[in-house]
Amino acid sequence: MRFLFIPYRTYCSSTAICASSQITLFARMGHIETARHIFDKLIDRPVDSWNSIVAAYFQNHQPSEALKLFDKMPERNIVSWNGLISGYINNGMINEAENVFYTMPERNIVSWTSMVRGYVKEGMITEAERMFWQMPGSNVVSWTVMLGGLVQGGRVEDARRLYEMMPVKDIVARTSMIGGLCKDGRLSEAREIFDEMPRRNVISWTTMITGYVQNNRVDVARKLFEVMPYRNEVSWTAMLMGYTKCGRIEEAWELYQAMPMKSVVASNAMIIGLGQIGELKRARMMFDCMRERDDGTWSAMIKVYEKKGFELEALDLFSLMQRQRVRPNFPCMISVLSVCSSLASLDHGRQVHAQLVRFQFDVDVYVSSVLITMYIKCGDLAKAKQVFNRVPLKDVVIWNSIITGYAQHGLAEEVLQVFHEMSFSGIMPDKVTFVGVLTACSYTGKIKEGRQIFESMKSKYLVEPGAEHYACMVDLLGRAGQVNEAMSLIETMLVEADAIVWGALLGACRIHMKMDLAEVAAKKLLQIEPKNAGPYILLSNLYASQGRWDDVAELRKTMSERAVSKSPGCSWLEVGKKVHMFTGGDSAGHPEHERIIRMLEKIVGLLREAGYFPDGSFVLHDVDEEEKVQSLRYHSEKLAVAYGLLKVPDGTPIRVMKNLRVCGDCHSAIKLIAKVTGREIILRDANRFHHFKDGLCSCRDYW
DNA sequence: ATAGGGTTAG
Repeated sequence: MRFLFIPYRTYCSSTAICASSQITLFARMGHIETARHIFDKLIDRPVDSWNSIVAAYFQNHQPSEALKLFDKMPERNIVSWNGLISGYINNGMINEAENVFYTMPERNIVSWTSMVRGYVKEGMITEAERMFWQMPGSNVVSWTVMLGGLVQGGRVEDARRLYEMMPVKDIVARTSMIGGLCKDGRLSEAREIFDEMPRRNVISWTTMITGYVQNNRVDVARKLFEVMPYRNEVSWTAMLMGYTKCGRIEEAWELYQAMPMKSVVASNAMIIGLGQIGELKRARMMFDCMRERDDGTWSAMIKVYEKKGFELEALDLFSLMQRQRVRPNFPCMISVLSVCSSLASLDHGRQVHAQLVRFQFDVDVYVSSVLITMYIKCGDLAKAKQVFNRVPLKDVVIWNSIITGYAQHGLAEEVLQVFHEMSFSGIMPDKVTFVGVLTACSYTGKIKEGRQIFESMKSKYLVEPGAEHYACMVDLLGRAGQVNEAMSLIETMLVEADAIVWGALLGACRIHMKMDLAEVAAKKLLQIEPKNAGPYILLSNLYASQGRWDDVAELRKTMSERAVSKSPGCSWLEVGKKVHMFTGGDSAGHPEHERIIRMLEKIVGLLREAGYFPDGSFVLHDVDEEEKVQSLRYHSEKLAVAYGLLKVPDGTPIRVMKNLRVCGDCHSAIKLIAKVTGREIILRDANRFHHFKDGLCSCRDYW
């Protein structure tokens, strides 16, 4: 700030050169006002100072202000015009740059090279090539820009050819080529260029190190890191990320401790690395200790919470972010949306959606598919369809999002209709599409359609059916009572049957009381997934129902030997942007515990009048014994529904989520609750959605 | 005063 006190009025034209560099300096620090102040105070304004101030505004991403000043310039040289081009390019305005290029009075090599660079930056490599070959002259820089473009466009072979043609190859060109070859896995070729380089700098060393890291040769990278003559922030960070990338977090941590200057990028990578190995506390500690954070820091921490299933923490951090007025970036939005999906937090989801629209992220295909999934998981199908309809160019992922979504809700007619629309629009369905379509068929008992589609997969769409498709078919046949046919289908499978296939068979046996096949399926499941409690409990209940108590005892013994434990059931719902969670069959932890219990008792009374009695006889469902003994009205889903009845305004559906499959008693109770209260209740369990209305459920009592 | 290479986040 001392610069402010320099008496500007004393500048003569020779010191005005000094003024230009000061303008540039302040602009680079982000002090555009100071830069402008210096400029305004100048008595004599040579063309250089005009060029500086225009560049300063471009650098601060104020192109319109820059243009205003450009228009006021008393005289312009070629540098002014080139500055305008590069200013536009750095602000992503390639069309404006193009316009200037074709209308400027004269062009030199810098103008041409800038244009090539501009096209490369926008990913328009063909345009860049056209421009490059039209250029009247060329030098190392222009060759190198073109080389970089080809590398960036993934055309490494073409880059290599261009590289060989180059009359002069300087350090930058060689480094660029090394990076390209490494990206393509051609390590030895890259290393050859590296070894032959007449001179090397930090960047060439770092590029080579990153190359080894990308190709999973961290230890070689480390050797290079040890012998390089000089290291900077970036080289330390690159090495550190080499370790985090392959999960060697403790080594990364050691390196981080040894870093002379800890960059934000390195800290962010460290947060992600710690998150990967489940060290959430340490990750958060890093986050809290950082003096300086960028948007990547926030998205890294939120992503860690999201990936590790700490949804509430993720949302907390997101709201902290907004309180501190940090603009959420793209990856951050995606993470928060996934959190909203798994929590089914419609209120938060809507908020993120609004921001996506505000920052114009919502036209992206990737974002749209995550958004669709989010609305589907929240049970808001209409909104999901709305987002779907707004996507201008629908790819297979977008179609799959909506198909899978409808399928999870058991809306077979809609699924089949969308499937036909998809085929009509010329998009080829893939594996995921067929899982969705077949699931829908099985949920609604459309045996004929399901069979037809399964057949057409191979013959018409050239998609080889995988285990997941067989699982759908087994489910489809099993539900219809054709359990033996389902078993024969499994026997004809070319791929190996996985847990999902056997699980589907077991589910069918449970409903249709097919003891012999149930035992086969359950035993297969125990082999594939020895830690999964579901099949043990099912099998044990099956034995019990036949009075085979020795087998029950034997099974319980293996269970405790293998340390199998059932994950505790929990349900949650969102009220007023807050997620309320109910676990362990008790609401004691909840501040409104008393009211919830009173509500439940009132409901149970009403249900009794309607002819309902708690039913503990769901032996064939995977409900644990202990859980059965407990008073059934305390199951977490009932608590959540009761809370919903208290808090969710009339006319709005009550949306409850559960981490396990819904229990049979709760299912029939909730059906009746929906009837006697006249409310619509949407329950998402581990498998699918249940829409309760007027005493009926959309799953038709089969789940 | 205008053009080029290396590190993070779905």
